[in-house]
Amino acid sequence: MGWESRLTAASADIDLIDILWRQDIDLGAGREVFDYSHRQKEQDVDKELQDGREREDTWSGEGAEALARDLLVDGETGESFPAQFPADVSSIPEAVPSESESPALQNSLLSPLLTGTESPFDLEQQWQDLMSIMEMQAMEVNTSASEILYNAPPGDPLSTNYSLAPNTPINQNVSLHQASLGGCSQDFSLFSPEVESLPVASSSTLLPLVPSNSTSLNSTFGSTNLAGLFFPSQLNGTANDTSGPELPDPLGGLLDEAMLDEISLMDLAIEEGFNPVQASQLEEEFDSDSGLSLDSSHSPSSLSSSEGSSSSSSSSSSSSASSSASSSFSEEGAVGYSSDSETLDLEEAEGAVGYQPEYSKFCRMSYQDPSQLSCLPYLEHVGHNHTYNMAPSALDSADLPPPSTLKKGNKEKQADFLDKQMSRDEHRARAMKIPFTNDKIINLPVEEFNELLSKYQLSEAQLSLIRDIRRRGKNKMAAQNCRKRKLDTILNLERDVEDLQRDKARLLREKVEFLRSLRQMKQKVQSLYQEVFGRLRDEHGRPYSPSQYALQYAGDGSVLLIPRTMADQQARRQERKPKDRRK
DNA sequence: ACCGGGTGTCATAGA
DNA sequence: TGTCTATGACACCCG
Repeated sequence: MGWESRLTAASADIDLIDILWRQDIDLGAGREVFDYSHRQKEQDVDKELQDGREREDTWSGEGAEALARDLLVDGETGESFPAQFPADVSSIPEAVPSESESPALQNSLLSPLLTGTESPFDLEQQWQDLMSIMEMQAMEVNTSASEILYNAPPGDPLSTNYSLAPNTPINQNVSLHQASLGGCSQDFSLFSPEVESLPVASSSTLLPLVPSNSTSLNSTFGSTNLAGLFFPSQLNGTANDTSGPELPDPLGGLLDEAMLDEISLMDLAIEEGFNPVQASQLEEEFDSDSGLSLDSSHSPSSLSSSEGSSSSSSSSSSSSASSSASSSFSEEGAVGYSSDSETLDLEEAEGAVGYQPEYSKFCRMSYQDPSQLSCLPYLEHVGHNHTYNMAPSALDSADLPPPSTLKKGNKEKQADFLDKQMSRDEHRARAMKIPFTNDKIINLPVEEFNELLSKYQLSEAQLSLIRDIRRRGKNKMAAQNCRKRKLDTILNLERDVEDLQRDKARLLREKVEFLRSLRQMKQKVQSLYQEVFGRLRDEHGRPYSPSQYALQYAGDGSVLLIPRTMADQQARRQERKPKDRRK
């Protein structure tokens, strides 16, 4: 519904309007342009003018003056954009513990090792905790080893926590405190000299399975290198007997699959640009590991759920050559935009989104300055001609000046040119003999505007036109700003998507790193477990059967030898807890 | 002839 | 209440 058919016919200056209308007919404008209240006649007028009125198509731009004015007005063209690249991975090293751990983790709390749902980070921390606990307990042994060995206090958690084994073959509460280290003490200097020096006869007493101190630990293994610590060169024969391949892995819970149940390497395939083959290879690498099994069953679901939003719709094929990665990044709802160099770079760098804004979206021109359009070759077509109401005569005279016009003087040519540059409202204002510029009409503050109006004796039609010009002019700029904002919003959202995708890819990379270190740690823990277990001896000097006993890690960091049935029960209990929490 | 994008304009809501 | 601004909707133009 245009303004042409909207207005009622009630105006005072009929004559003036008619005159101006006739003038404007030459310009292609209907009567309504002169009086808002007369626009209802537009339909009739249109019928009358149908034959003669043509759309002018040569308004290649607004008035030069207006252009210059607009150029000054718009200060937003140089807007800033959010940073293209998110914080580098190196910027968050604290959150990414590697194998060479930060010292801050060394003294973190110890939690039971046999918990089922630790995050990789927790596991790493637990390992550090284990080491620190060993050192702490070693110091404790140095001072009160004899007390612990011979006079376990009634409240000792180590002796009470696991006193529920009445049927144990060994005679009392089975813990490592009660286990004899027997003949393994010579070459197993992990433990304190005091412990080593204990006679075998004391095997029935509590025996903390802890190193004497960090010094001895370090001296034993030569360095603090964890790899060296957890890959002892060789176990003695006895130890090998009991820690053979058939030894059950009580640390299975340590690396419980639940710990990894949210890990899907297919995420990587999607986010990192890994192709599916690479992803499956990596997944196999983890799955084939001795205990670290990625729950591959989660991969499909992960694909269909969490990743589906960002990868399922790859119909909008990216122009990038980054193959599956880029196509996986293609976002629905962001299709249909042609390639642009700016996004292309991003895309190549990160396998980024397929959403490529059209060139026009990168047009940072001032919406108040259409002249800038002509400065940008690729925006030439934007400079539309919207002089719908210009009369064909005006058009003709502008576009194809008759021979007589060519003979006009420069002044006339200039006048024609300026005439062409004038907007519709400017033509109307001129026709109505408005005594000030449209620029003033539109941009003056209200007070000054009213002041200006009061200075002149203006007819009702003139005042109406002036108000319309002001309203249209302001709304025109508002519409331009609105469209600009809309494009900016789209661009910002697009960049946000790219940033989030980069973040996601980075987090997945870190996840893989965690998995790698987790696997290594599990191997180390397993080796250590087997070594320790293999060196344990009962009161008769015989190794414990791995099918009947297992090492249990207490909450306070101590290590206990308990019957396997009890260990299994506890393991089940540990598994249940997280599930209950989820409910 | 049709389509997509740009632009001007109007109506309207909200500040 | 009047003014200004933002925005959806529409019409028109252009390529």
